[in-house]
Amino acid sequence: MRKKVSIKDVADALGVSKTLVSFVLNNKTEKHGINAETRQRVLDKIKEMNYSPNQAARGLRTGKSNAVGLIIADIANPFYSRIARSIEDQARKKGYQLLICSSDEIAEREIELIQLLSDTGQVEGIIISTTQSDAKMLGAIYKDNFPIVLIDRYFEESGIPTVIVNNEEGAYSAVEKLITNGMKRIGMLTISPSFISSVRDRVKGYKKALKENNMKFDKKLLREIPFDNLRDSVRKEVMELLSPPNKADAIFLANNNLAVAAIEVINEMGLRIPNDVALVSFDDIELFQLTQPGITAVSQPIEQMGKEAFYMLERQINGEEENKPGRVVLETELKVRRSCGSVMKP
Amino acid sequence: MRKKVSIKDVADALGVSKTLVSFVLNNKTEKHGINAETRQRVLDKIKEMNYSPNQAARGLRTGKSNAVGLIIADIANPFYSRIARSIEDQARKKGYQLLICSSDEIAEREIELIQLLSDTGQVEGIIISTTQSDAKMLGAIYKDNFPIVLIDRYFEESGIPTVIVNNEEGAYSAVEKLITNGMKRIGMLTISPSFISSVRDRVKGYKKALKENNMKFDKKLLREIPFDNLRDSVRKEVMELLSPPNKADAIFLANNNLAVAAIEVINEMGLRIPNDVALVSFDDIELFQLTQPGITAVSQPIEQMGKEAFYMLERQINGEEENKPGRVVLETELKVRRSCGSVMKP
DNA sequence: TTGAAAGCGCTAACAA
DNA sequence: TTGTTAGCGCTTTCAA
Repeated sequence: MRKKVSIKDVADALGVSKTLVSFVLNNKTEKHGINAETRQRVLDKIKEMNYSPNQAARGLRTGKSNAVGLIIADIANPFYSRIARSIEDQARKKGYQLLICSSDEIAEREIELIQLLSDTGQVEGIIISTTQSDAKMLGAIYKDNFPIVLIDRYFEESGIPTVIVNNEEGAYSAVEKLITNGMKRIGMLTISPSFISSVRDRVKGYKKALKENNMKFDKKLLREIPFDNLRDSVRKEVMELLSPPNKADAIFLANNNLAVAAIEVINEMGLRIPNDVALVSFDDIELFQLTQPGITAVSQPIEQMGKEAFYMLERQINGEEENKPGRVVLETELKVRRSCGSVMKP
Repeated sequence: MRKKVSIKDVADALGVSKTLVSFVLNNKTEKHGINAETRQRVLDKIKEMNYSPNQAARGLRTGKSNAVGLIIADIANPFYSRIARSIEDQARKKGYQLLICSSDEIAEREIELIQLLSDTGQVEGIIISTTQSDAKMLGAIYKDNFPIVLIDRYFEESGIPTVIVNNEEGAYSAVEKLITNGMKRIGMLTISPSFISSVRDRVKGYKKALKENNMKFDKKLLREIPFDNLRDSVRKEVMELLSPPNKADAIFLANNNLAVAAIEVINEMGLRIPNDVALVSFDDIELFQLTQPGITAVSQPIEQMGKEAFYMLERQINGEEENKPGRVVLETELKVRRSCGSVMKP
């Protein structure tokens, strides 16, 4: 194998002790009153010998891995990959590595991943968009003082620090837009499992918008799509929604995956958006500004979510508990494009 | 902090030695002729005490981190996030963690990342879509026996194991399609820095297609877009390409980023695809089947690229050098959609 | 102002 | 068939 210069090699080459080199390495020279000149000699030698400290050894000794974990459904999903990028930037800035793991929304796999990361000491904390149905597991780990931050999805009473957006409000604004634009039968595609808080809140917002506009909620217009058979299921449900007796004139999609699949079906059916069916989706992915017509979508402040989440995690790692971060709720923004029809519609 | 049960705790609880527990942990019981019954007792206790081995300690002792690195331009780019997902799956299957780092195509940052990962022993090998202009740096590391696999981009003479697609052929087929469909003035948007092999080969394919169809190469029709100012630059160049005196009737885009930006401009200009301008892009992202019209694109076998790359890395890590993998070139597939016009065009 | 030495948790050679 | 022990590379207490 390759390079193997250790702290001892540097110390020997210099005729000093490992301690001294270590002090220099960790900026502890001031504290110990080391000569600036000595310090420089060490620094030079380190560079000359191209030494860098072994992470495993350092981690073993200090109990810190300088890494944090991110567990999401799928790194190939643009929503999560953008979240990941944002967290990666924050983490690197603070000298942390990021370990990204995809759970595919499988609860047991997620548990395995959490244990893999936490029990082995591979990471000092985890940011997770969880697919657990309740707070039991994560709550226990958190109580046990392992740093955790929930992102995108939360549990009501867990006390685990959380970053989410105002999903209900976002959904509400989306559906209200459709109503304003004259839509009368607004369907919604949501995703199961239905205990996922973000999705649940989007359904709430949908219902609230209907109610406040004196439109009665027709449960035949609300369809739940299983995560693991998304495409086929969307095809079936969209077709049903658009045909008699349902005859929806608009559909609100609970996330980008659903929207992508729905657009596909609608295209295939030869229907026009928004004339035959108006569309609004949650998650504003790049695609939505490029389709013709553009897709109206609820945009989430992804950058900021990642930033807040990492900050919350960092506080826990550093034991700054007094100033407890609690739950951060960020606002969404409705990006209006042509897919939602227009007020001019007859 | 939390849980701290070590191998010693398990051994003490059982009244056996750490060695025994370690053997069980590492499936070395057979080799040492440990009683099946003893083995089971240890296993039970491990589960009971909820013990899992500390990675840092294990890593320090064995010199293996059980992690590999992936360095790409940007994890938020769908092409790379899909590659990452594919590699993640392979890695996990083999018990490896994946550390993903984004370089933003900045050569110096890439070097820092490589050193960060390799010098500190954080990873046992690196898969990289490099932005280096030459093989110097990576070649040296590889020669030094640090496992490296190049993905998507290669160096001619470096000898570093590589997974790429046949970019020239892919580009050739794309441009030829445009020619078959009657396009006369085919522009191309490519990306700088131009030493990136994949992009360079796509330009080659473009030129080859023109040549073989007796169309002369007009260098005014080939535009180079800087990575760091992509959007504005694409706007400018597309506009120029489509206006007199260039009057391109088709554009070949060297990657998905360029295509996305180009479509945006074309939409804004109020032009229709393919009537006013036909389009073909490299990289088949989901978006391209959803736009109206769909965008014809050169599809890369992303799954397979990830698989091959990890396999190559694994062989190096395991020191299986004799059976040297060399360079794997995978074939692309042209996904024909409406954006490239049709043979029926006058 | 610097150094000696212990020990983090684990594996593996060697002993028994 | 199981145990003793050394030591991976580092940080840090204590001593000088």
